[in-house]
Amino acid sequence: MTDKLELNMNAYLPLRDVVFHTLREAILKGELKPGERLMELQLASRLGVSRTPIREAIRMLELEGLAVTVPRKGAMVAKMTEKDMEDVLQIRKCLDELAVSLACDKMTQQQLEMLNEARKQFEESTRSGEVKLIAQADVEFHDTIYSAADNPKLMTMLNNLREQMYRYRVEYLKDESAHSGLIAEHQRIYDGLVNKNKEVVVKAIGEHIMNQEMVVKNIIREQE
Amino acid sequence: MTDKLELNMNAYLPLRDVVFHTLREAILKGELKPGERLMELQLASRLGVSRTPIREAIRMLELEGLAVTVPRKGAMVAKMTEKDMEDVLQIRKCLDELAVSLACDKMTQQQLEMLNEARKQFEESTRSGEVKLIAQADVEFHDTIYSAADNPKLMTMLNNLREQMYRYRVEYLKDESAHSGLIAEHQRIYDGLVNKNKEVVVKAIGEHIMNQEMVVKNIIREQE
DNA sequence: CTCCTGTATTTTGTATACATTGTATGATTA
DNA sequence: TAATCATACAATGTATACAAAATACAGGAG
Repeated sequence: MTDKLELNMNAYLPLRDVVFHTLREAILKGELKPGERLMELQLASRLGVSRTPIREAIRMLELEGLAVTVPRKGAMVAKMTEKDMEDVLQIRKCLDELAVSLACDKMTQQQLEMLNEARKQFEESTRSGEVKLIAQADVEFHDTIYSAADNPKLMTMLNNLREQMYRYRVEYLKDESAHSGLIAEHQRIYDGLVNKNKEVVVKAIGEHIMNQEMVVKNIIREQE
Repeated sequence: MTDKLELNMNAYLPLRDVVFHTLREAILKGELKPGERLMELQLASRLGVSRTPIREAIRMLELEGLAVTVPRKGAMVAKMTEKDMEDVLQIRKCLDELAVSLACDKMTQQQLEMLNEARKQFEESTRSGEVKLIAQADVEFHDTIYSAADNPKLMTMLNNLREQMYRYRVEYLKDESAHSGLIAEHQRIYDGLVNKNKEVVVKAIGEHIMNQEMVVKNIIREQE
């Protein structure tokens, strides 16, 4: 592991939060790999803080499912098996269907416009080829739907579930041949929401998730 | 608040975990009330430990949704509005339906027997009238279904969701007139699982949750 | 050579001291 | 009297010191 970690000290937040965000980013980007140990003293010296905020950040990562700790042995970056991924996606499919179904009832004209913007933005981003940008645009698209569902708890949970597969999804988005499929799926979801056709949107989002499952599971299988 | 908190020091666990469980219990039982401040020094002296494990336990409660902290102001027991409860139950209904549907496919003969035991146990417990016992039997019944679903992540999430309304559900279970309805619902769910009739079980569990919603929302409304 | 054991080292667990920020109180002034 | 500022106090944020457990490793017994 190269010494890439660095804190953004400008944020006016308790160090535990800064450390938490830093470590989370590092895990999601793959700088900290699954199974890698998270040693307090080492992290503390690398980040230039004491052990206290590190420990509290680890507690937070733990409950997000990104770290696993064994008492008196320490923490490590959570590993994810194919089965784990199946489990997560099963839940995500179910909750994403709920979210889109709620959004179908509640979405305002303004939110629909935002969604269309996000959709176009995503399409554009794929032309740039920058994975970071594509991922961001995708998050934007789904977040718009989530916030229209008007259930903050649901939004939090979905973001957390999405986060857990983010490490693998980055690989997925690198594959340019998948882009046109994603664009079409977004289009179908958007159209369904415009027409307030619940059946269509639920089906569309379900397939959207299941397609991801295929690809991400392949990536995991290759890694092992 | 009376000084009821006490640690179970026998458990061979880091203090943060003992403190976490203690505080969680206290919140769920209503000994620590929604909105009540969680002051580190005070809790530390009451529980006879230092601030460090208290702080880590609070971080854990926070991510379970049982506590809310504002930087530099401290933590308090999370409040729950009627809307929050609706949101939680919406999610729970969805995930419970998923769980029962999975269980329908995967449940073994042995698990069905365990479920029947739990069902009978619940019926018996209502005759005892002890709320604690009834709640325990109900948890047992649903946990059996959850574990049959064979998705640990789903089980964790459902337990967490159930936990969040536990404070209010205890009140619910005190109402003896509700017992016969619950028993009948459990019976329907059990029968549906025996016959592997997915449609029936999904419908039954959905109604089971929605009935709870009615009652629990009333309880919250009265409290305000 | 293998296995066990004792010791050194590393790492986590816990307590405590100090720093910083938030809050209440009361004096001062318009 | 009301508003504002200074100050004291209380709570959280952070660092560090010490304790206890886990781990690694070397040396000796079988």
